[in-house]
Amino acid sequence: MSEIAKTYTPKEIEAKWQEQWLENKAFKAVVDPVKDPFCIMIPPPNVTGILHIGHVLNNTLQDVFIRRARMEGKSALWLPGTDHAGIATQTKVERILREEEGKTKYDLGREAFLERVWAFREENGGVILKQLQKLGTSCDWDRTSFTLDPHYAKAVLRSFVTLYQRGYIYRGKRMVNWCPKSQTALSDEEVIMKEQSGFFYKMRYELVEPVTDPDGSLRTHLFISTTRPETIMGDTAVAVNPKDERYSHLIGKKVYRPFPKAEIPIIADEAVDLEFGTGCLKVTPAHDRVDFEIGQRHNLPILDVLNSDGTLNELAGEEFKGMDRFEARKVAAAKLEELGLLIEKQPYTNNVGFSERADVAIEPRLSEQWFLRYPKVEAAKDVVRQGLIQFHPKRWEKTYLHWLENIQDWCISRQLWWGHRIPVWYRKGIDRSELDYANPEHIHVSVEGPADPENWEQDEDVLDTWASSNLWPFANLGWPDFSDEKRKEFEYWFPTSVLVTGFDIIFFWVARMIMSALELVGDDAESLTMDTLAKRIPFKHVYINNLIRDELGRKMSKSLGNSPDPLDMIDHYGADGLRFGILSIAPKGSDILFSESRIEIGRNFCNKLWNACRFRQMSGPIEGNANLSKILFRINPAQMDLYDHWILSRLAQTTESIASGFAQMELHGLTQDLYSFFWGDFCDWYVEASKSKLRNEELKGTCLAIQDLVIRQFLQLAHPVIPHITEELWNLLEYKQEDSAYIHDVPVPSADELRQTFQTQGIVLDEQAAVQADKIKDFISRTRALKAEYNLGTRRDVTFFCNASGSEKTVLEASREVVLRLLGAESLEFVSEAPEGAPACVTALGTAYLNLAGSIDVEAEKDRLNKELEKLRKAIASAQGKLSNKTFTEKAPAAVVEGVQNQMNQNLEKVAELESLLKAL
RNA sequence: GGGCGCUUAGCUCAGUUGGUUAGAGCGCCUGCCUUACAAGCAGGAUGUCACAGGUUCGAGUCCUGUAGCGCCCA
Repeated sequence: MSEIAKTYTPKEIEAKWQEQWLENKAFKAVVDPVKDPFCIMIPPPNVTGILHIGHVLNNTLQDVFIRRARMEGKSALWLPGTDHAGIATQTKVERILREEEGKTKYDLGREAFLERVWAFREENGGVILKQLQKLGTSCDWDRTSFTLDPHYAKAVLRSFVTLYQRGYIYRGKRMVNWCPKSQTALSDEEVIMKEQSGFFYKMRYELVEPVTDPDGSLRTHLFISTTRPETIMGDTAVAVNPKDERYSHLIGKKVYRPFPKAEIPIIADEAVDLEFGTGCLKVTPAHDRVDFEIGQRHNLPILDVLNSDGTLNELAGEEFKGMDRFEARKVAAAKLEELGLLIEKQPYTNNVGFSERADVAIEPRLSEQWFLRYPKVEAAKDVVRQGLIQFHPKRWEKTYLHWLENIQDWCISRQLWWGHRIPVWYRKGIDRSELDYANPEHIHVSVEGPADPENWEQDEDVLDTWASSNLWPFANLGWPDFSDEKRKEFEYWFPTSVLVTGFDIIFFWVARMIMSALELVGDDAESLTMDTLAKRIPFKHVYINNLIRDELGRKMSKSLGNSPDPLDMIDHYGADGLRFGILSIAPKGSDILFSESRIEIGRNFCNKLWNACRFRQMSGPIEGNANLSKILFRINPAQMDLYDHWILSRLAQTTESIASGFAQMELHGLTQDLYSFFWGDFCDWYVEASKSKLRNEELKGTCLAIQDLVIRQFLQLAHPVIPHITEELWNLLEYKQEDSAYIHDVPVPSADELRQTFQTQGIVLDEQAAVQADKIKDFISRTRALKAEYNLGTRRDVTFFCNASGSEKTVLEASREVVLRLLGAESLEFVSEAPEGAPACVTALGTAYLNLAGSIDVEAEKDRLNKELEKLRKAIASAQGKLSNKTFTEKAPAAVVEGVQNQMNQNLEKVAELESLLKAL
């Protein structure tokens, strides 16, 4: 037996176990028909990303689920992997290229550039997974997946081809979100709205021919407001609302666009908001979604004045050509002023779409792209409505369903190089604008590519990263080309058990995985029965974890510098401490306001656990711990006292509470259950109460066996949260069984199993004894408080008198030694008369008096007693109110009425006692 | 504009289907290095459960409205 060190040093312990787990492939998942399957697919982090605090929470939760599942006897697979993260990774490599070599990707060309990205990935790709290992995550690392792995890439192409063949994918020219920095289209979900302060410019557009207004005055111009004067050059009309009486006589007339000067029509369109600005809208079909639609309705010309990089082109006029859009905004405004057309410039705040990855304002841009009409939308709603897939907390189902109600086609092509290149080939020699998409002579779509590649050109674009990651749950289990072995695994672990992720990607990822799984897993079918759907869903539960913000409620971000490095935190608190800490502050509902000090609870708890086990080791030899029955065999039921019954019944309750938390997928109570049981019940009361028994050679064996039993069960319950320290203590206290390598190989007994096993050893939990133990706790707490009140908290030589009689006296007598020790008294004497002038407290086991005759502070004592009285009288008044109410006694359940009555009687007794104490003063 | 939430101790949060005197951690105050643990021990103070109605014998909990805050979508 090696000695438990005085200081708990997580660093060494954690490194040691992580190494062993890895080396021995401790988390290798195997198909085992005897066991229930349990499977989690990791939400793949960016391949070149680094670990942040959000990952810590997300992966701790997954690890807790997966480790618990193993200890519930399931065959658990946690499959790790990374995502190629198209834009993010490509942008990163481009930046390095620019900074280090002053080159662009075009200087290198597509192939050479991609080689660079692969090289970058080789060098940096494993980092985040290595970091995850430092957290103690129990993934099956041999199955590590990457979205550009050959098998995975094939799955992605197959999915494209299948969806194309089934008519869900089409080519279209549409307004898309254009990122001028990355120079690619983005989906709506990749655009985040940000509040921007800018200006609202009010300007004058001259009428080509003045008109007479209804009031008889001559009108020469219109006032128009805009936040984007740099798009004036793309205006092809001015629109007013047809219901707007101010302008109805102008419809059909013309105004001059100020520059480049041109006549444009005044049109009427419902889309114009009468209330907004002047009620006149300049229409720039090429640069605004609403304007584009207006343009379509009125056959307006589309004048695209922007280049793909966000600079203006020659259509904007010579003076603007090549100018950046934001510079052009200023110049255009200045020019308006010069021309005497600028009326007003007001500060203005509006929402502008930003590229999520590149963080620049996006441009609505007309562009030809590939779009996906989502398949199985209705089925995707049904599987959630019918409970085949459950969200936790449940309210996120509403968010999910709401999005599906308002779903728009998805732009899936990206003008990037890093990613899955779209498996579409165009016949050489045919102009792209002349292509007939229905003609196989013009266009070829397949996984393998055309048989005569020399006659074809492949589409230059790649797929949106999410269009590949939405296959994650089934592509990682062998879809679409199953080997025999993969087929077996797929049938065993699919649908996966739970997906743990953030609410911010319910649209990006969760919904898309559900739709694609329903469409692609299995044969094509228009409608599916619930039974079939149940086999196609990608996961049964979606556990939504919270977003982590800083103490001030701000998002964690690099630029704010408010994002702590998890590896530093592991250094300071240990991985177990960090895991416990972060779980304990993860609330049920909203975001987490993170501060490092809140993690301390985890480290402190581990330290407490460590020291309690150390104390156990110091208390006596460790022998016969190698399994539950051996421990039970060491217990002599006849020697069990109140505390033994109490702690074992608390152990069973805690076991039950934790199990039900897992069953309901509610983990917010988990750390609290662990904490309050081990620290509050076991350490503070049971171990303290044991100390006197441990001196008694006769009683010691049973007492230590019960400690061993409690610690063993506790280590198993806590292991999913704090795996390293529990594994270490499991070994140090010699709980390791011969037939198992690790603590996680030994199933954790349920509360019922515990009770049954107890019974086979003749141990029947006495709940009455547990109640008595609670009364003794009350007696000790109150007498301690009384001592502290008189500044005797640290004295251990005081004498107490107590008026207990009958069964109360018996209980105290039986526990005398423990009571004296715990309250720090030299003696406890039973009296029938109240000692004169002694301060007293009323406890669950009679009134206790502190032997302090003569030195009592009468006023302070009165205050104290009165305060207690006040509280009790209030409770009594409320109880009396209830009991005198006939409808209450008639309608409320008998147990409730009885409870109120009992409580009141007890309180009345206490009041009488307190009153007589006061009188005696 | 549409939707989803939140409001409980100084701070961060629990509070299961309505039921006995509303809890925890941190922070604060007092006293302790009591031979497992100062990352600790003992004790203490602090709440009109946002506000107003309603349902009910009974509301922190259910319903309606109001106010404030947050998020998502347009």
